[in-house]
Amino acid sequence: VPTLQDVAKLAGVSTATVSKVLSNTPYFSEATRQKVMAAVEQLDYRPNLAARALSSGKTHIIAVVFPYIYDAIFKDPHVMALLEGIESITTEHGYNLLLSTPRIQSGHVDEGFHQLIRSGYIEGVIAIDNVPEASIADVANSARIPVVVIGHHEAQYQVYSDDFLGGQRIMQHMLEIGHEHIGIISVPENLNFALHARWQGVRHEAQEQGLNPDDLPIIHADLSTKGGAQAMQMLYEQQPHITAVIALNDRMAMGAIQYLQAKNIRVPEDISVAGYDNLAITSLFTPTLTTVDQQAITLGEIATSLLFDVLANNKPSSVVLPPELIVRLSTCAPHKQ
Amino acid sequence: VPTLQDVAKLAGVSTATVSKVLSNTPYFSEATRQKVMAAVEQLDYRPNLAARALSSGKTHIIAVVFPYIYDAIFKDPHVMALLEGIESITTEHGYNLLLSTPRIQSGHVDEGFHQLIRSGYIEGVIAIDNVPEASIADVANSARIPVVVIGHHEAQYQVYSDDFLGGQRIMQHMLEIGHEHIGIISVPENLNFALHARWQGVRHEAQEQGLNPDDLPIIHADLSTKGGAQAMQMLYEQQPHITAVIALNDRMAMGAIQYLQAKNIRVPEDISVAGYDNLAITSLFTPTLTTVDQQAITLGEIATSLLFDVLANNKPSSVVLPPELIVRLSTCAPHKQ
DNA sequence: CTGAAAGCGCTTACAG
DNA sequence: CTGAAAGCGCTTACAG
Repeated sequence: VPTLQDVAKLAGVSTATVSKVLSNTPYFSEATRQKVMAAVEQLDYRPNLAARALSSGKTHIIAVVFPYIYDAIFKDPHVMALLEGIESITTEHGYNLLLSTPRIQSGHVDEGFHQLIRSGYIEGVIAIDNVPEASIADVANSARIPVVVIGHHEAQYQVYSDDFLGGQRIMQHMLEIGHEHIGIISVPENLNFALHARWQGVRHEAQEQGLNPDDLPIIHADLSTKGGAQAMQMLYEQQPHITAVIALNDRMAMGAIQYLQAKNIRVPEDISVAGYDNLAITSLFTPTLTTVDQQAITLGEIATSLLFDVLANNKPSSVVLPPELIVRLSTCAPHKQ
Repeated sequence: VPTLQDVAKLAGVSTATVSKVLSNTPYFSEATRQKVMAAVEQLDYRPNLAARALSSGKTHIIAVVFPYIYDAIFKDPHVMALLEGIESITTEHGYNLLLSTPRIQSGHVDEGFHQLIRSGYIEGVIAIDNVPEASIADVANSARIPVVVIGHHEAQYQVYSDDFLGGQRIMQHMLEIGHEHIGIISVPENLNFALHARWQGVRHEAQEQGLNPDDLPIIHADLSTKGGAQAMQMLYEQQPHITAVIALNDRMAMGAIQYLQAKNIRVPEDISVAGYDNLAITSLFTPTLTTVDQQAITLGEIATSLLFDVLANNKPSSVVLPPELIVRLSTCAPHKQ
């Protein structure tokens, strides 16, 4: 593998000159530039980024960090949509993407992640930070590495969808079409800021409409489809009179519907079910799912653009995106009995 | 950020000694080891991997490479399942994962990828190589970086599922339950080795059963759900008498079913549809999908284990995994008319 | 407009 | 069992 030295030798100039020509420093004679470029071409030279990183601090690597709680992130299409947005902007800037999914145990981010963040490899971090238990951003900050948070964990630079508003919207929809007995499927308190905000939005809307939010039955699951099915079973056994269910993510909603259908309870005729996220599959699902779109790809893109802004020594503003209610076929007015 | 030097100074030894203690070289007095470790502890020292990479060549970074053809990889649950397997083994070894999705144009892998592979960052590569047009493995080989291929592109070390056999199995299933008019949804020839192998398996089985494989109607789509729906429309318009469809991946199969259902054509009563991949969603889909499981997570795990074997200077054998037919509710015997 | 030299933070023969 | 010194491939003031 050819090095800068080889190029310098072949071009008959110093390594300093080659380095500067390659980094587009101005004020070079056209002749020198040509010689250097010809040598680069001839040797098929490509810079050693590890060496460049060591001397300049510019590594050209961005880390995307998804804390691993109890739900394999690769099974979550919402996370993949964020990743799609992040990848596209990163590639656009000619940067590389390092994927890190640190385990979090009793409030601590695992040692491997600390190593990575101090490794000298990482120029900036995109942290999916919705876990109250531990903050990825804090680890990055302590190593003085620029970080943009996607989620509700407070940080200097952050991007998120207004989950509180989304919660209001979906509750509003259920109330508007006439439901009075609405069950909720969520995750345990303090597990995820985004779902907690949705839940607060649901409660707020209930109160606005003159209901007591504390009367809303709620069952905790684990974000997964299977968890949604189990939660639906408990909810139905405890509250057989409910006519609607709001699951705070789509996967739990689909699990809930699957359970109901297996019990020959019709959705939406007997029980309406809504989700949250607007995953691509929700429009293929039977029935198509009423949900809330939070523009995951855009979220990823904006966060990444913000990070590059920060790397360019700007101080961009944080961004909050408005969610959008998507009404499909899994919700309808309750039967009058 | 503390460096090796700081540790050496604090411990009162040379940097060479610190380096060797940290890399577990044997033959050190317990006293020295203790002093060094105490200093490491006290300074909260973590090695700079970029520097280590430069001097030792060990970067602790594995690149996972998914060529980007016309289908966003993050939308493909099969790819995510591979990634899940790859991530778990990589993390187990204390390595980091760099994600690269090079664009391929007219037979050439994009320049960014060449840069990356020569960057000095990459210790080994897992290449999802099913694209005849261009080989990721070739780029890695030319830079003398160890590579394991997941897919059918020929390479020294490779792992794949026996797609030919899978194609046979699914065709065998359709024939066994009595179908005589079977349509195929695939992708254009020379786009994907895996789908091509499945198609060859389907043809082989047809021939075995005394049919002329050239009589099988086939429509080309683009791997996506939407593409599957469009292909189904064309197939149905051209061949209204078909009673079964084999789509060569699950997403196209789900799109096909969605189209049929929208046209009030019942699946499987009017037309049976089978897919390939056994994505997690296929068991939530209505009807649940008959498909072929290719153990994507395991494929990812095995490939990564193989790569670590190669990095340890072993010469492991390539692996072919057997596919498994999964019969669910989207296929049944044709109606007698 | 160009180059000599130091330095980024490690590892690795080589000596002792 | 331990250390001095060279070197990995770049960039960056500093001089000229």
